[in-house]
Amino acid sequence: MSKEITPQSEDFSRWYLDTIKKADLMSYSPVRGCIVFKPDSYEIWENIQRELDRRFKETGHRNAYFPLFIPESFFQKEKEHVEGFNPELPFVTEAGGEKLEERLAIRPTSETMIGHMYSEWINSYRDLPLLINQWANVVRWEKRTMPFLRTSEFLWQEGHTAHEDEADARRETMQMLEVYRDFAENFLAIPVIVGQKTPSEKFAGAVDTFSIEAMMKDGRAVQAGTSHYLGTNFAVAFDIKYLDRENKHTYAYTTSWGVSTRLIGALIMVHGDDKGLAMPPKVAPTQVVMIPIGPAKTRDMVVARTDELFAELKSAGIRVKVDDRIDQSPGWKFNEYEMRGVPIRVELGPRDMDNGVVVLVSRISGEKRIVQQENLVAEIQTMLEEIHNDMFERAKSFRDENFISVDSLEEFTAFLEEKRGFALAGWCGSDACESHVKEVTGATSRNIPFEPAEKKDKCLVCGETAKDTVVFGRAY
RNA sequence: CGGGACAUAGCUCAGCUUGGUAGAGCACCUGGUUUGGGACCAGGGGGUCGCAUGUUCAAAUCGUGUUGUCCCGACCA
Repeated sequence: MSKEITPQSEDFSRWYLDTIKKADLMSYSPVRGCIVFKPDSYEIWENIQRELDRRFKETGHRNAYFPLFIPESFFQKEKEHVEGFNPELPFVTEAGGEKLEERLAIRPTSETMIGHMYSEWINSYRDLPLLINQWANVVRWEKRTMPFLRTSEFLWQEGHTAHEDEADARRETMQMLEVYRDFAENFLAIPVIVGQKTPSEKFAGAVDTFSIEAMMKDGRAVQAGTSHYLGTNFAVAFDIKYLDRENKHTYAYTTSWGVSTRLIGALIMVHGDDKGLAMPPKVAPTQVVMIPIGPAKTRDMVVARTDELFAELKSAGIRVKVDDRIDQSPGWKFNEYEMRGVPIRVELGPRDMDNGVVVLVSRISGEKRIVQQENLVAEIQTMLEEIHNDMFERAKSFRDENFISVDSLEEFTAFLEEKRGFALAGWCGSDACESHVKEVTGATSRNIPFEPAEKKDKCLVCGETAKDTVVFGRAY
């Protein structure tokens, strides 16, 4: 265990802050709620970007970039949207020492700007579907911020598509939700609950919002990705019309979907432990760290062999580093890279040289494996795969252990007093019952899962017939 | 945005009550010895005490304001 990180069981919040500090992921900046993404966290983001971008392009999307500044009047055009975002909109009111004629919002999301542009670009059904994604920064003036999970400025991608009809737009909404699910589980090793948001939790301006929800190690929820079916709400507001196959003016159906740098926070809170960070192999900036060990007499020989093996791993496409500094002891390095979450450590010392082997150590399980040097690349590839699966299974077991099915609010309250986690419960569909749950437990509806472990038939608050089976949990 | 706490070296913190020229440990630099779970010896560098303002002969220390961070709450795509 690290000497410098507060144990999770003692104070999870401090554990999180200690961990990101010790792993050198970020710095606070002079501006409230805004952090610097230092190279190690930015590289995580780059890995996320690269993988998602590939998946977006595979599904037919292209990237574009829209302006950071959005005329204030754009926000007035969609009623729910303006109400949802007004409290957290920052504005530019003057430039060059002169007051602007119209205030410019700094984008919190780009539905309005993109809606405006789409109305110009879309004229015919032949222009549809229009499938565009944007990688950008956005700003939301949050009251309460937390590094990565909620910052005033953050990085994200927002997909914006327009379609001929409802069916096609809904197909797109579901397709991208599935892209996110697959990405979260198979790339980030984060198990997620896929479902639909309740009306009170949906995106401001959406007809339907869908999400993937993940459980952190303190039992709280993080919305890891969202996909919105916007119907014709933004098309009507921004006049996105096209001539259809019958030569009639028709409103387009639009969607939007996004994930953000809060995924980095989720990665930390889902996989980290008392030693610090634990990075799933596919997203880890460094997958393997090699540490040559030994006294000066044999050192040159050990380092030379380490460098050879390093070259082999590198050319096999593995993200590997050698730490051959002599001013730090091996033990210090072991702790350091565990704190930074590197999935595999490779030790090579004089004894290993004699035997033609290396020692592999898994960050997540601590398991040591002694393997032949000539098999190193294959062994590492296997082990990375195993670590990914192990991390996913651990996260899934944890979630399932902290996921209860309840029939009443009392049961839920009792559960939350003992543990922290999610509850599956029936819900009658009324806002009153939903907000009552929040008042009593602090938990909000996360989503209505597509595949609940069971169907609940009575509302946990009023006892009436349940309309939906809902996942409740305290959220970040 | 409300309630509470904090802000002194890269990090963790002492010093403040009772004003008098800035401290420790770790980290960093130099030299040497070390290296299979946070090595050791010797020497060295580094801080307008968050910022502003007031009181005072004198402010890290007392007052006021401000900014930021943390915890609790409200709000939250």
